[in-house]
Amino acid sequence: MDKDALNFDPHVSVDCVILGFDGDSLQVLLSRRGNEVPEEQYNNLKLPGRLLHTDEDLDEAALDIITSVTGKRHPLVKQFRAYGSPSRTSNPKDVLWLENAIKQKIGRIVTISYLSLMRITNRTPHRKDAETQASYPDKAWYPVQDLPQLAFDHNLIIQDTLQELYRMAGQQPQMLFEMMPAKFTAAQLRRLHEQVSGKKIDVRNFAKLVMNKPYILPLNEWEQNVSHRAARFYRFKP
Amino acid sequence: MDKDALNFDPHVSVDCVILGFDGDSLQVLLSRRGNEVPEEQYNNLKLPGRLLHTDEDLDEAALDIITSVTGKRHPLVKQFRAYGSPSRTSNPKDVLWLENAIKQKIGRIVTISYLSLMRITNRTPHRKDAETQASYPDKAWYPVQDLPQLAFDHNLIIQDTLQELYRMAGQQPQMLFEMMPAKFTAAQLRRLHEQVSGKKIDVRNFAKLVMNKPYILPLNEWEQNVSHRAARFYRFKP
DNA sequence: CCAAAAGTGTTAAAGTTACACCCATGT
DNA sequence: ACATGGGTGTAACTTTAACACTTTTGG
Repeated sequence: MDKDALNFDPHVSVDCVILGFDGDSLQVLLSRRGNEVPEEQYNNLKLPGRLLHTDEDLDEAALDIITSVTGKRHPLVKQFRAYGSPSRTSNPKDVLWLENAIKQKIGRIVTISYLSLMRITNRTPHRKDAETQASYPDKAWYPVQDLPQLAFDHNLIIQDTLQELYRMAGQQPQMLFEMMPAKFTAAQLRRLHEQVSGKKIDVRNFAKLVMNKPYILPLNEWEQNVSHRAARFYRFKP
Repeated sequence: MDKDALNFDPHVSVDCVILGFDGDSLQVLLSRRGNEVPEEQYNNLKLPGRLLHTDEDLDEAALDIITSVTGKRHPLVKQFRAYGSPSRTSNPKDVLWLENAIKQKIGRIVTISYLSLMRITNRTPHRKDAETQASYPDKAWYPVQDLPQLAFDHNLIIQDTLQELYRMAGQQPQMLFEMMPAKFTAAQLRRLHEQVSGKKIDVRNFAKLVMNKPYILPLNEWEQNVSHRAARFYRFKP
């Protein structure tokens, strides 16, 4: 990293809001920076991202960040917006970390944020697991409804990005399948729609209007060991 | 400008796509750079914009640019997207102009583009007037459907921004009033809706669904000297 | 048998689209 | 008188929203 440091543009960074859905609630992928001690963890969490290379396009950087943190090759990714408040890099803790990380004095950094939707796999731990492990993992999924304080203005970026997700999903609900597990129940998909639209959705209307679209295939598989009627699984056919 | 040059961040710029409607077609406000001779004008036109100051927020810069070029104090303005292709500042003509303008070597510049909607006033000339005047004005309205080649990737930025306008206007058609003259006819407003939606709009449906909204007030004024039935004027009440 | 979530149709209301003729004005 | 664009209502269709009971399973 030190060797590449000369190729970084210390004025522009790319941060990625990677969202997933665990069948119950929306999650965002956060990474842990530096080697700080646990007591100070409150703002050692941040969005995955880095400074732009001098010869790199913005989309290229976003794809690289997302692939390197999730392993996914061709993620859905969309540039969302730029943040450039002069005070966004003024928290002393953030400044210290930055100057350590990039080995040079920095001023204001403009960041371009990207939205990416992703299926949650068990390669990356969840928050609960992250907290109970002796050695903190470098990344984990956190529920968007209950986030700790993050580095820089990353809490703000996530809130804005969620609004954008809500807006986009209103237009093209099919994009939500990017976040669904390979097999899912009608209730899981409905909970996702509810969280994204911010409204309760009528069960029967949902079955009629969404679940029998041609691109949703019912499988001959049902939930196991549930103390109520077992739900059918479905999968998405693009 | 030389005195301020030290305060510019030579890595990030802000460019503004200022759109207006002359009652007939969509227009974009372009500025002319430098003092080049007319023969070379083909890419001396550009979007109004400049480098970001080191202590300036992005929105602040956009407002300043728009106010200084149009005189309008509180314009509607929305950040649209960032452009960072390493080749976007590679045209030799663009490089030459940039290095003359900012008196230093520059590499790739990331630009943040803004969309602004504006009423066309007669303070700023139209393209036709611009071309017939002996001394070229430093800015003019150009029809978006027939643009010359512009500096950098500004043609691309305008195309992308128009798509964004079309999308946003589908959601909130009221924003289009920002572009309308203070008094307008039903046909003018309909032509704007048609250009923005890309479809022919039925005259009767338009009268029913749009023209009798509570925020559109019919005036007791009619067109003068037209060789057909005179159209009524309306105004918008926020 | 009880609790808990799954699954399944119909009807009313609202919104959207299609469509044709007469009116006012200048030349 | 004629050419040009302005102004007006109704009916079919599509989309959306409201609403309740029976089924399956584990405890």
